[in-house]
Amino acid sequence: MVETTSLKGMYDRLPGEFSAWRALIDVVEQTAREFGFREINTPAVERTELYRVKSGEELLEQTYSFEDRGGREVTLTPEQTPTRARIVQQRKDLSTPIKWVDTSKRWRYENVQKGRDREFFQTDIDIFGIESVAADAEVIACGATIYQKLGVEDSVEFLINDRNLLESILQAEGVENTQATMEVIDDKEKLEEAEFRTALTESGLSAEQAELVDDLTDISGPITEAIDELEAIAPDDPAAQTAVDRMASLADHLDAYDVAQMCNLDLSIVRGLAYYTGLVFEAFDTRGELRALFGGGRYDELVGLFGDQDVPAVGFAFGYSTTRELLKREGVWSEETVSTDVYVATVSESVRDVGVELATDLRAEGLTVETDLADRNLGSQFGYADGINATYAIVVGERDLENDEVTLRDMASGDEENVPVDDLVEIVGDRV
RNA sequence: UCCGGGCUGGGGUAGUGGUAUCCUUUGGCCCUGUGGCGGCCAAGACGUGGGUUCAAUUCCCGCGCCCGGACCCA
Repeated sequence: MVETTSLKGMYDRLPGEFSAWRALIDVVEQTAREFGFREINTPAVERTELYRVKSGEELLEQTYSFEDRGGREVTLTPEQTPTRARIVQQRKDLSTPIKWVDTSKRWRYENVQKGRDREFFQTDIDIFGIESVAADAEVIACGATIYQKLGVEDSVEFLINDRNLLESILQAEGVENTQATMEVIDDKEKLEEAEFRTALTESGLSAEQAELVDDLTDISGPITEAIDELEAIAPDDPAAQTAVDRMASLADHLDAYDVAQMCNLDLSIVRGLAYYTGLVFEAFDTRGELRALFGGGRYDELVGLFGDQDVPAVGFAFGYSTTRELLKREGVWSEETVSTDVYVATVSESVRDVGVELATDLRAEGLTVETDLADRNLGSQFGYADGINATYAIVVGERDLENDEVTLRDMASGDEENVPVDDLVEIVGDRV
């Protein structure tokens, strides 16, 4: 006997379950397409060095890395950003903005936990080559629109920050080791206020500076309103004002996209990733029960790590795990069932060809149609039709065919009617 | 890497130091022109290795896997 279970953290998704996944992925991808993000497709395996550049050895230990038969060090893609950076660096001919979307598998060799599998789907949505606030806004708007389309926008909020805001304010206040302070801010939600203040002073801030940081990072609320609060507190410093102005502009843009109501300013959002250079954002469930839905931001220096061309970028990676939990909680995770438009039942072997021909005609209309493949009796065929949730069944038998008719049965009501064979496609097509 | 809980047919369960109950599922038949109901038949399980024992699915240990968490999270 061979071991028939799948590997740890990797899952078989059968038709019922995957139909619900497909529906969600379709919404995400369709939204991106409507914003003009173009679908790409890239290798599942890359040279290991691609990840060494950005992530270092420590994260490489959490990848599926191995030597291929040619002696090359290769890695199953744990994320797509390095791949995209490589392509953008290599292809100097691409016109900007470069707007890409892709949904594919990622692999990470790490401990399995709720929401953390070893193989998972991720949709990457990025804009390369544009450093404008308009691009920042478009990426956030695309993410927010996904939740609008899913019908759960009231359950989702985006927390938005700009690293340059904090950075410039800290510098204006004379803080030297801003990096250490940012790390403390990143941990703010895990700490009590006193602990937070203490940690800030340990990172090199004075008590007054720590208080300012505490006040700044306490600012939260609808982005269009929080801007006023921010402007009132922010120091009179050119760099800080520039950052504040950019955030105000972002708020205006988000309002134009009609997603500002889903967006809150929160200066405590730092995101651990070292490569973010400006905008950072995370999407959360408003009830605060779930982990972050996804996060993203601006990373203007990453592409430059892969060559001599500097290309600004902004985007996010959409993981499905938390969003799936949210949709289940909100009762909008699509039914985990397969659906079928028409099942063509054949009474006997002699009319099977007629059934297949009718099925072929119906499929030409784009309908999902099945026929009997097992030579089952009619009763069993109806049982099967029921099992695949057929909307209609068509009974093909000699008795009706003598009148050039077939029986059209509504599977839900059981109502039946005879329809001319020649009119079947039109009649069914109109109803489905 | 660490901490806690758990593993009995595909799914859900009962139970026991002498190999297992029921429900569901799946296939067949009752029923070669009508499904969801019903009846009959069949298929299918003690995660794995070792230890204790006359005998282990049951007790003990390791491992694996599952669930949750810490760390980490590109």
